[in-house]
Amino acid sequence: MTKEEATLRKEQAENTRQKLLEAARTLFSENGYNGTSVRSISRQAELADGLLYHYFPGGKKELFQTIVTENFTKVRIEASSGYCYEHYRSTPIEEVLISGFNRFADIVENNINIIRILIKENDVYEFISQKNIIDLTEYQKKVWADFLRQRAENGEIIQMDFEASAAAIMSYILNYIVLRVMDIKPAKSAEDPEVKRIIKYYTDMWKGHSDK
Amino acid sequence: MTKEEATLRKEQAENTRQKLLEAARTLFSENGYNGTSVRSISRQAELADGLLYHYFPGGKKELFQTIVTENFTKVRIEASSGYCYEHYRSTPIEEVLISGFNRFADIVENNINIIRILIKENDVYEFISQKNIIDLTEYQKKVWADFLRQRAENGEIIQMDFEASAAAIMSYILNYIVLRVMDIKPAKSAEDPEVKRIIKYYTDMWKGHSDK
Amino acid sequence: MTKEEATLRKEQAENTRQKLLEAARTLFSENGYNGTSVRSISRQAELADGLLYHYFPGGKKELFQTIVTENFTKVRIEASSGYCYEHYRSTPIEEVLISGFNRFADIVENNINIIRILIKENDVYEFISQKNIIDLTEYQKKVWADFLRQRAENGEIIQMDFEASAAAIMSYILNYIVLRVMDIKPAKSAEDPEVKRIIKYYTDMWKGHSDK
Amino acid sequence: MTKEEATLRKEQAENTRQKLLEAARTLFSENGYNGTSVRSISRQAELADGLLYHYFPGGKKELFQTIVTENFTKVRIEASSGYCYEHYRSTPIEEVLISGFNRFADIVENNINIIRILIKENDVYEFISQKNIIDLTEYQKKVWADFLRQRAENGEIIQMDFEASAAAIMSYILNYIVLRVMDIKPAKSAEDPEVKRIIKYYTDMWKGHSDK
DNA sequence: AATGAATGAGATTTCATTCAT
DNA sequence: GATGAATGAAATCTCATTCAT
Repeated sequence: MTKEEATLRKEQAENTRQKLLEAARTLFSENGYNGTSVRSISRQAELADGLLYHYFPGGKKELFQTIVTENFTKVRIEASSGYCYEHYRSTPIEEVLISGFNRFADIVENNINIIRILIKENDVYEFISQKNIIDLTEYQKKVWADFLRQRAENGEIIQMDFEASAAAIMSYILNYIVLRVMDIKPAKSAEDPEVKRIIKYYTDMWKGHSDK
Repeated sequence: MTKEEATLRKEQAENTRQKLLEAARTLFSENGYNGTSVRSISRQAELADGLLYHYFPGGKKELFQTIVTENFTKVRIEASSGYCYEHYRSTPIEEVLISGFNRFADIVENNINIIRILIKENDVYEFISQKNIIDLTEYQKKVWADFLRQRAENGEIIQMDFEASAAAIMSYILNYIVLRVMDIKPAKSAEDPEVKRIIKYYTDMWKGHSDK
Repeated sequence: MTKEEATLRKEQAENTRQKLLEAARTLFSENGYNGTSVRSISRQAELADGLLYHYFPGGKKELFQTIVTENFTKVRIEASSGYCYEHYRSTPIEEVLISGFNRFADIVENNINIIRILIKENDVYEFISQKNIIDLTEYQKKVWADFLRQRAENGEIIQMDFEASAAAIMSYILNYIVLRVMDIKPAKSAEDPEVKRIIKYYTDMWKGHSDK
Repeated sequence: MTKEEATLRKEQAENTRQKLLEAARTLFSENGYNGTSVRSISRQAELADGLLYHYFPGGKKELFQTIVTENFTKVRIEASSGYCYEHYRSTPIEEVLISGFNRFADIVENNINIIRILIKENDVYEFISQKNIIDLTEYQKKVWADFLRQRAENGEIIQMDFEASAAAIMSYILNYIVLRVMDIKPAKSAEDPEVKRIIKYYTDMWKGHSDK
């Protein structure tokens, strides 16, 4: 076997593995872990039944674990990086909030399956600690608080309890996530009047427009 | 059979039915619908296997439906009644918020099982429409908005977007519910510094303390 | 349900359990533990597949364990009791040997399945210790040695190493058992010329007929 | 390909084949034919899964057959040759027995795996007839009987039923084999007091020490 | 010769449900 | 009303074997 052939085979194997992971992620998200049979995963991935155990010797559970840990890491990286408020120094606060919300909404839509799993499945805690999840939100809160503090120093908004403000923003975002996960509300962007209204509500307050 | 015997029987039957409902509610909440076997329910209720089908001829599904509909109605009633802001006309706004939060926290703790089921199980929508769930939160929002508007008329707080304020409050409460459901945070009361801080944050803003 | 009905049901249940045990014992003996599928057991017992797990929640393994422990106990009791050389004080030694061999041969034929399992399956040692098996043969040796010593005191045979004599007898019996288990030799009784010849060989020696 | 390369290849091929045979023999002996998976053999031999079918196109069964027939032949040759009582004409009978037992014990230890397979697996009879096994022991009996007859002619021991004597010796040896196979007794040599005692018991009798 | 991905039949086990008692 | 034995479909998982590379 030549070196290239070996590489090709490895690629195909990785491809098959990904097919299984993707099929499983979709089905776990739709029907839950216990509501998803391994046969349905194999059928969805258009693969033979036994192959799952070739790639995931621990079976359904290992497949689940792999999905949870790999995707959680991915979400954490997406959520924690690629954003620097420094780049937006001259942008009005409203617009930063809008682009921030849109960024979150995009991450949610791109990862809705794993987020649904994280929220709905008890067993995820066997693989990622609750602390990991808390840290993720606390980090976001801190970033928002720092941002607001900076703007207050610039005089754009008033002095206030920045941590509480950040918690308020995160509350709204988390709420949006949960309603998306429960399919109660459709995907929305910061263009939506409702979102705009909330952003305006907060920025008005922060600017001290007490006599709206 | 005498009349008393008949009454006794009926009581016993109702008792058995409740045992099943309670066992099932606990287990569905802990392990999900698909993660809960009919046998485990019978075991938990300390009843014979077949008895479930006597009380719920439709089997596991009917048992689930009964739990969902009966308990959702209960939660809806608890959440929508027994509270009238009129009684608190002379109470400072902070205290109303505190007692309002405590009331919600109590409802959550008393009904955590069914709330967890409502959030985590897709199948509940076969029995209660999403509209029912939305209405529940929209109603609460409206009550809060009305309350704030009233206080603004009294001059206690400034004029503002009351619906947005109510949405902010509800965001915080829903967030608390989700974190409870996910067992990420322990039960908390309005006595907690964190809750007090948030309440102070909002009321300060609403009072126009723009120079905090 | 009346008391009698309850008894009847219990009897039927016990009957079903025995059907499973018997079918499994036969099949384990014929094809080994790993060569016997649970489906084949259910089919042999003419019962539904799932029923095995009603009676033996631990599945195939528990069924095997039950067979091993219950039948080993039975064999041990059969082998260790019901025989008292005192009753044969006036019987010639040859005849005692003959009846002794026949008694063993009967026990072997009646329990050939479990004996085959004990010899062929490694896993039996998870359930009965090797010491139990050794004790069984050592006890038999002791009984034979005591018997021979008694006969020597009566002058029927000469003084000798009675333990070695007993070991020689047990060797012959164990050999017979192994050849039966391996289906190399058919069942035989002490009436067989070969057996008679061996018995005569030993008794002649023990009587000091050194000039045969 | 040069001639040397071809030779090297052949050697490697033979080496790989032997790895498979050895791994399989060990595993079949430990876990039985049905308890040994083809994968576990490949793992143990540190070879790729499919390779087994290159060397043994008939798969697991052919591998088993090869092990059984090749090794049985080896055992038969070892047991039947390399020993000539003529060489020991002047050796006391006790010492001949001792060296004879040791020789058997060595053969047993060197071939314990295949002996265990022969005794425990029914399927061996598809490849070697029971007659082959019987012949092996009958031949040994005959050798022992001839040896004893010779010694009787020399006057070292008395006249007796030499076939029965030989059967007694073989009984003891077969017993030892079975207890080894069942891992009930550790390997032992003729130096062990127990073995010496038995040998003394028989030789004493054969010498007509009737008044021991 | 060698690799290990792929296959699908079959093994063990679980489970909701039925029903005779 | 109550019991738990019985059923069989379906779920999870194992395994010998094939085959493209």
